[in-house]
Amino acid sequence: MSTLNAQQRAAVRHIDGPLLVLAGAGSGKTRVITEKLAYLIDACGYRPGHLFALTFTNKAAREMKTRAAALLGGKRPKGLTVSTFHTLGLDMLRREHARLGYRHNFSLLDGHDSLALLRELMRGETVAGEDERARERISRWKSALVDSETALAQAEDARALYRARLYARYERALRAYNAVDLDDLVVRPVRLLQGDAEARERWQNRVRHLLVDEYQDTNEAQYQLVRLLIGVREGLTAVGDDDQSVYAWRGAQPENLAQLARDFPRLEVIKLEQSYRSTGRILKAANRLIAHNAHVFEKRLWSALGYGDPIRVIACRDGDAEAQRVVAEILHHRFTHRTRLGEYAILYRGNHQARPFERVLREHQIPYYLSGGTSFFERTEIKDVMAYLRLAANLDDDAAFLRIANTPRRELGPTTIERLGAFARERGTSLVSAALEPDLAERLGARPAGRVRAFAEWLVAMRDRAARGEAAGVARGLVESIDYAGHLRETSKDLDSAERRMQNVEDLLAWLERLGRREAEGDVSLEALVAKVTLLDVLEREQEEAGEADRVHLMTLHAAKGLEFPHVLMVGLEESLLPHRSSLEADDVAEERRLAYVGMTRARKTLTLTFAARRRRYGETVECAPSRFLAELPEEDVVWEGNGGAGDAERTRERGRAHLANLRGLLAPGT
DNA sequence: ACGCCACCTATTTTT
DNA sequence: TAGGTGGCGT
Repeated sequence: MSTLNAQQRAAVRHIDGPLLVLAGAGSGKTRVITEKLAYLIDACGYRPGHLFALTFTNKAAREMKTRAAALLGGKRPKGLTVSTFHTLGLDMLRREHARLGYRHNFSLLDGHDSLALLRELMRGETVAGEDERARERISRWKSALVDSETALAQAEDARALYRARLYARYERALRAYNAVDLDDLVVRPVRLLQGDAEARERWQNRVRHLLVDEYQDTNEAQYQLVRLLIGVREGLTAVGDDDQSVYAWRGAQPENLAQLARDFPRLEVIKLEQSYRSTGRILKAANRLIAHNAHVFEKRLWSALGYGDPIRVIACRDGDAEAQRVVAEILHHRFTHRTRLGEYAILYRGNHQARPFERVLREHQIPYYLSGGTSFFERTEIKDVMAYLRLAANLDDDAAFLRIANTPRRELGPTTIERLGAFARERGTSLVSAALEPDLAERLGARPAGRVRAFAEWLVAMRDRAARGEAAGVARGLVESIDYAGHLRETSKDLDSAERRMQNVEDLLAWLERLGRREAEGDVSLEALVAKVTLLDVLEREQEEAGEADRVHLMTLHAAKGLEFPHVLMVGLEESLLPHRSSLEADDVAEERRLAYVGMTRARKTLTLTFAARRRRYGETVECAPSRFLAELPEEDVVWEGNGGAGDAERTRERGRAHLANLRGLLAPGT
């Protein structure tokens, strides 16, 4: 506590009323939350079981848990809840499933599962790309607490009407499967607390103080959950930064920050403006940039770390030259400063921008870490095994059944499944139940019916074994009895990839076993494990390992949020890339500016910004104008450079300056 | 059931 | 341009 600054200390000590902490980039917000947890327990006598801290990522939750435990003398405080919104929602759902009309063994569908379900519902009528957009729309409806009836009533055009109808069917299907999706993990608890006074009172009595991290990223449902949990006690510490709100496109409502002041008249606001991360110059430039956005709360970051190096802006001929230059810069800087590769990050707007950098890094045999690849749980083999486990936990999980009915092949082709589906709809049962109906053969024919029944009976046996046995062991037995390894050997191109994929399955099983052992305090049922794993991403472990490894980091600006690097290279600072074209069309670049702000404030010591004069896009070469954000930086702190070498570079630089002068004119006040 | 071809799309994606 | 996907033919 003694090492906290005055504002941090005030935020920690403010305990008897709602508090909003406006925490700038690198201002020690995680410290405030963890110190406050410790303070509430040690100095104020709160029972750990009455304290809740919510984050958005498992990684943040883990870090917070570890740091809080360290402050409390190393022992993990018993009963303290530090989790993501979704994990808390899952816990609530597990305890309260009956009141919400779910059976105890409900399934949890991740984003891919719900997309697959929607595709199933849309079968035949699918317009290219509509499935994905419909899923996003439905997800945003749900996270805004708009139910399907309301969506239907509000639909203004044919497309909205179509999606609203799909939404209604989707919700019905989830109910029929006894399944919830990721949005439900927040929405259902909200509905419970809204509609059930007894449950509300019980939860509000448990939640004496609630701390919320990255508050600017909460959506409507999450905000309502927060309100319902804290009740009239109003024990809330919300920590956030409106300038780092970059998820509005996903339903996050940065206005939730300002909304707090309206909903809680007693609200206290504390600003953390001292950055312990970046140099003064980087903060000055970032402040200057973000000043171009409208603000409800004024905030000015400062630093005691010295003024630091100038910010470099490098004009490049094209995308390839940009990649080569950036890599050359890293190599040169590392050589002259004796740094590690892990200290450098290349940040960009869109994932596709990583390509040229990957290529050049590979050419130079420089190890790099690329964020944003296929996650562990998106791999086919993992999805397959997970589907089996979900089915063993919940035989009514039709989505899981459809996925693996014929994987490995057991002669249950589309026709058979189609007929089984029609039969199940008619009977109003799940697919597995339908498969066990006595008169199945009349509908499917004797042979297919026999095969379907045999599989269903095998599933029932698995379910019974899972209910009896220890979950992780059951999982291993299951994988062996379907000879999944054999299936992989048959379907993979070469033995090498078959082995790699089987290793992934092995990793999953080992992970389950470890999870099963760790959950000493109770629920080791298969459905509990499966749900936990759905929320968990093993990729996060890979990411952490990558963080340890000495590699150049490549990631999107979004993925970089919350991280920091000694040396940051932001690339592609061009109109229509950053700010992105769609934001220009919508005439709303504020979020893009925040994105640039997030990128800049990741840097501790040096910041380099690059742009290309032309770029290949969709097969043709297009001219690019430097980003307006470059024109918004303090001129005296920025050093402009060309691509080096040829006279062409000088022209590029001149053109860049001309563009910027032009932009400055356009952006000047009063125009 | 698998493989190939033609066609479509192209921003970000904590859970 | 390139990658992913849906449809169709073998």
